[in-house]
Order: sequence, then structure tokens, then C-alpha cells
Amino acid sequence: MTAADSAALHAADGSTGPDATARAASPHTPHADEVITSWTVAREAGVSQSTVSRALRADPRVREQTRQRVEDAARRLGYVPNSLASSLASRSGRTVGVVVSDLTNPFFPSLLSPIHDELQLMGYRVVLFAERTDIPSGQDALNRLLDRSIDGVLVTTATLRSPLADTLRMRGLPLVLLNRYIDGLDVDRVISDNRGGAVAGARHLLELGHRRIGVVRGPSNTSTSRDRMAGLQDALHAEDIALDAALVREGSYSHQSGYQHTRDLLRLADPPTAILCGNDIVAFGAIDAARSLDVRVPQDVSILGFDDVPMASWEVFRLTTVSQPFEEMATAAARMLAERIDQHVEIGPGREQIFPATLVKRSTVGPPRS
Amino acid sequence: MTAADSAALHAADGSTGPDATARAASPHTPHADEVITSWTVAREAGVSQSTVSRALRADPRVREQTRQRVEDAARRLGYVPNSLASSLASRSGRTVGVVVSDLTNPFFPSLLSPIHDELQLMGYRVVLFAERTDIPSGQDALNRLLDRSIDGVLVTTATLRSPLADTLRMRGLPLVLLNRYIDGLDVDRVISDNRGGAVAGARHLLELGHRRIGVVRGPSNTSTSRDRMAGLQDALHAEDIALDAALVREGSYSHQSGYQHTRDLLRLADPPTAILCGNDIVAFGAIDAARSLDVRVPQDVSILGFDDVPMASWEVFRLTTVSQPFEEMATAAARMLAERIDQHVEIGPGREQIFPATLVKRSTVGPPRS
DNA sequence: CTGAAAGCGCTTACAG
DNA sequence: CTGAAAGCGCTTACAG
Repeated sequence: MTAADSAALHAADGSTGPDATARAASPHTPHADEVITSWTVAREAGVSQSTVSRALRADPRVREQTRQRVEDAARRLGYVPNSLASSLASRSGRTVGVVVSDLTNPFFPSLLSPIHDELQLMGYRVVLFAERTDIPSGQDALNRLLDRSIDGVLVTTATLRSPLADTLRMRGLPLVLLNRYIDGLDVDRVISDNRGGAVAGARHLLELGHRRIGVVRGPSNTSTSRDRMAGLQDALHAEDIALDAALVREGSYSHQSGYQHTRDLLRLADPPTAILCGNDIVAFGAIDAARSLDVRVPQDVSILGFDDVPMASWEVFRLTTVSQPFEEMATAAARMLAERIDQHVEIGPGREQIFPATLVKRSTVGPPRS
Repeated sequence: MTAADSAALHAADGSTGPDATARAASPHTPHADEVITSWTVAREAGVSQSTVSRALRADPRVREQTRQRVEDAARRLGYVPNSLASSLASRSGRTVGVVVSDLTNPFFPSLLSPIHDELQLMGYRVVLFAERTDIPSGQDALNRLLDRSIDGVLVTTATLRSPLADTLRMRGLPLVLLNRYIDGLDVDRVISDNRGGAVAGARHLLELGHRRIGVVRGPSNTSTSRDRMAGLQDALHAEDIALDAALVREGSYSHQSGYQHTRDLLRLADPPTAILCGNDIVAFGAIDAARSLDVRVPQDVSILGFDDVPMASWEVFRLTTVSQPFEEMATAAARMLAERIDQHVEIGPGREQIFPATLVKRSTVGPPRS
């Protein structure tokens, strides 16, 4: 999204505000459809078009008095600079593309909010590239990223071996990977310690006495899912316990996947006593599945999530999960990208920032029934 | 968002695809940072720049053979037209702005998905303007809507008496109001029958015998909240029942609001036997509140939502609610806007499309304890 | 401190 | 069917 905030727009209800310009404009714009450009403003202010351009961008070289005159004229006319022309001429629209997945998964809005806020603070607008499975237009989406309307890209849904990031990099587009990374691709990235977080989560289950641990993991082509699995294995190995392959299911990061796979697991002759879920939305599906089978959580089965989205703390869920510091991660990624775009940073090796992932104990994990 | 879908991007993992162009480009682009324009392609294909422009937009006047030659050259060079230049020259970027509220409320993603899909199908990219309460930049957001990067706007969060829509209209920007409308503003709008839906919901409660009905309504400056209240009053009047003002709370459309106000209502000396919530997210907060007080739903209190977001049917909620046909509404609004933009429709009076809102009975409403 | 002019990379009459 | 040229509305050296 060129996510902007219209909060203040609405907040301005009934006051002078956005509409003041429009009102003031009418006496000077007899024809409503007459386009107002910097030339119009120049004429009105009695200066050259170049001076208008400079004044409005607060170029220190223009005299304060002149700037004032230009700004007044611009306000009277309700002038808004044409961003297309300005971006074309300056070769930058201060616009960043953010690639996210299905917004229906609360994880992405949670990550997006801080990204948007930070980027906006730095003067960038953000255009959202939302993954949709039902409309096939990959080349289209890629082209929109490469059509010069975007100055840099934040990818939150990188898939292992996906050519997207590599293509963008070859095209010279500043790029930062957030949340998921790609093996052997030397670009900036901001991730959390998925492996460590999974170790903490798994250990918690083991300490409570769980031995038959089920898993509804995310897609194996994502670094997050792979690293979380690795963390689970680490914790298991430390206790000399083997993961029962029959209890491991792979699915998408969705409620549907959590629901279906958990139902399958719970209907096994010898069901797991705890289920480690790929992320929170999967865990919500798992909780739903348990409920649909009258299996109590955590008395009959423990459920562990990953992410700690806001919903996780709702009373109906009180999900025990591994928390990722969304805000800090988003902020760090936004800053990294801005640095690359603003050329403060040499084209150099990819930088990496790893944030801790910590266990948050709530009410969906307990000791196994014995 | 210029929401695009990267689904296929990722789907293209490892195949030839997006990166094929990049690969093929290298022999022809010794300097990676050399910008490739339509002139580069013209030289490569041995035609004029105008012909390149025409060929690539499939102008029927260019000979098939020429078109082929140009397309081949473009592919070899990995050429992607500069959308800024193209939009500036053609005065249209086929881009629509969609103003939504906090994406954290699942209602908006649910509405956004079909909007995005439909618009994309029609060749528009969509830029999301997401309302944020924590960053004050109303004029900023308005300017971004008016800076010529947007050809039309879909507003889903119009607030009664908000100047936004009026300003946009005065600026001549094609505009469609979706979900909420503004009194006395003659613009296109697509809404659901909020009043009728509320009547159906309230009647359901009355038929079950509820007489002390509590309300956690949405903001009074939204048409949705006001119309739903009117519907409730209609149903009450028909039965000659008066609404107890002490049981009516106004809040935002948020979990937090539903939670807090419901806790207050439930701790009253004589609490309501049913609570009509402003929308689903408020209802989820209400369910959480009941749970936090060990009040059973629906045995001790009935809870009714509005919207029927996907989460409403999750097992943990099984929320009885009033369903709005999101997809159809979104599609209708997208089409209406596209018509305005494409000038198929005269500047004329605002058109209105109203969709039915229907009661969906699930498990959060039952007879009152007697 | 300000202006005239070139240029950003396209689209689109206007000729031919 | 194709090309030369003007123009979209800005930014930014280059002069003064």
C-alpha cells in the first residue's frame, strides 16, 4: 500500500482543514477542471516556475520572503505538485514496495503497521504488494516492482529458492528481506531467532513431560518453518528423543491448515500430547480443531504457537507462543532499506540483524495427561 | 496498496520466469546501472521510439511483424516501461486509491481482498491508504490522494460530516463510497442494508424473549453505526419496548471497546441478557469479556455481531451475526469506480447500490435465563 | 537569490 | 504502417 493515514483526514471533521484549500481555490479557479501546475503558481506569485519548484521544496537558496509569497499563491490555488512529474524528473518518488502475503493472516497486518509507520516517518510512501493465490500474474507483479515507481523493496514473504529477490537485486533495486531469508543470497535481512525460539518452546513442552509431540509446520520452502523445525530437533536431540515422523504434518500458514492437520493428528490411535504449530494462525486452527472434537486444551492436548500476534492474548485463546518483536524488526528493516536507498550505504555485503524470539507462557500448554 | 500479487512470483521458484529476462539481458547491458528506455529498445529493434511505444501497447496500427521484432528486443534487454513517464504522458496511471481503516480489524482485509482482485482484473493497481491513529498527517494523506498519482478513490471509512469525500469530489476525482456513506453528499455509494440487518438481528433476540438488551455500538459519526441503531429501535418499537439508555455504550469498532464496555455492562446490578454489538470485532471483545467474568455465552448472556468476517465461523466463536455480502459489495464498488474513471458514466447524480444484510444463526445467541 | 533551458521517458496528434 | 516532434509537469545544472 501506499499506505497513508487518513486518520487526521477524518479527525478534521467539520473544522477548517483539508477543505479550506478547496474553498479558497474556487475564486481563482473558474474552471474546475483547469489543471493547476507550477506555472499557474508562478504566474500568481509573480516569479519563475523554477523558483516555485525550489520554494515549495524549501530550498535554502530562496529568500524567505519569496518562499512565503509562493506558498501563499500555492495555497490560494489549492496547488498540489504532480508527483508523477516530480518523481520522473528527480528519479525518486520516495516510494517503497512491501511484499506481504495474504492480509487475512493477522501476522502481516501486525508486521505491516510498524513498517508503514516508520517508513512514513522517514518520508516514504509504501505500496503494498499483497500475495494472492487466486490471480496469476507473476510477471505483472514483478514488472510493477521494476517500473520505476518503486525505489526499494521490503520482502516479508521470501521463499527459499524464489528468484524474486535475486532478480530485484540484479536490477539494482535496494532490497531488504524481513522475516524470511533466502539461503546464499547476500542481501540485507532482518529476522528473528526462529531456531532459538523453537528451542525454547520445545524445551518448555519437554520439561512438562511431553514426549509424543506433534507438529503442524509451515511450508518447507520458507526459512522460518525450516529454522523452527531445526530448533525443535535441537531440543529433542538434547534429550535424546526422536521425532515421530508420523506426527509431523506440513501445511500452509493458515487457520485451515492448522484445523485440518490437527484434526488428523488428534484422531490418531495414539495422538500426540502436544502440538507445536508453525505459527499463531495455525495454532488458532489447532485450537478450533480440538474444540470440534471435544478435546480440551491444555488438559488433553497442549498447543504452542509462534509469532505472538495481538489475538494470541485474547481470552478465548490465551495462546502460549513464541514472541517475535514485530515492531523492532519492522523498524530495523525500514531503516536498513532507507539507508540503502539514500545511498548512505555502499553497495556492499548484505547486513543481518537477528532479534531474539522469546517464549510467552499463557494457557494452552500444560503437562500431558498421564 | 498497489496491491499486486507476488503469488506467481514465488510460484515461479527455480523455473525460467521472471529471471529469464534478467539473464538474457546481461549480454546486452554491459553496465548494470545503464538505464534501458524505449530508445534503447528502438535502437535494438531498428525502429523509431514511437513505434516501440505503440508496439508494446499493442496498438493495432503496428504491423504484426514489427510488433514481434520490438517485443523480442524488449525481452532481450529486459525492458520495463517507466510507469512514471507513461502515466505523466497519458494522464492516467490506472491506479485507484482505497481508503481503509486500521488493518488490524479483520473487516478491512476481508473487504480489501475482493476490491483488490476485481480492480486488478480490470487493469488497475490499488494503493492503500490505511488509517492510523498514531500518526497525524491528514493534509499529507489528502495531498497524496490529489498528487495525480491516483485516478479515483474508494473510501470505506467515510465518517459523517467528514470533508474528505467532499474535497475529493470538488477536485474532480472519481469517487465511490463503500460500506459507509455521508448524509447529503451526492456521490456513488455501495452499502448494505444495515438498518434491515439490525432489525433482523434484534427481532431474533426479541423472539427468544430478550427484553433487557444491551448495546455496544460503533462510533456515532459513522452511517453504519447510526443505521444499525435505527434498526434496533425499529424492532423495539414494533414490540413497544423501550431501549434502556443505561445499557447503551458507544465505542470504536475494536476488540478493546467490545471488551471494556461489555465488562461494564455485565457488572451492572441488573445486567442485560443480550448484547448487540457494533460489529464482529466488537463482539469478539464482548465474548472475551464474558469469559473473563465467567459469564457463559449464550447461557448467561447472548451476543450478536455484525459483518460475518471469516473468524466469526471459527469454532471458538461460532458467532451469531448479521452477514454482509463483502465480495459482491466490493466488486460492485470497484466496477462503479472503474466506470467513472473510464468516463463511461457522465458526471451525474450519485448512484446507490444497497445489498441485503442477513442474519446468520450460530451459537452465541440463545434464550435468556429466566 | 532567481531565471532560462535542458531533460526525465513516455504518449500522441500530425505528417507522410 | 511508421517517424519526427511537441508536450506531460516537474527538477536541476548553468548563468547571471
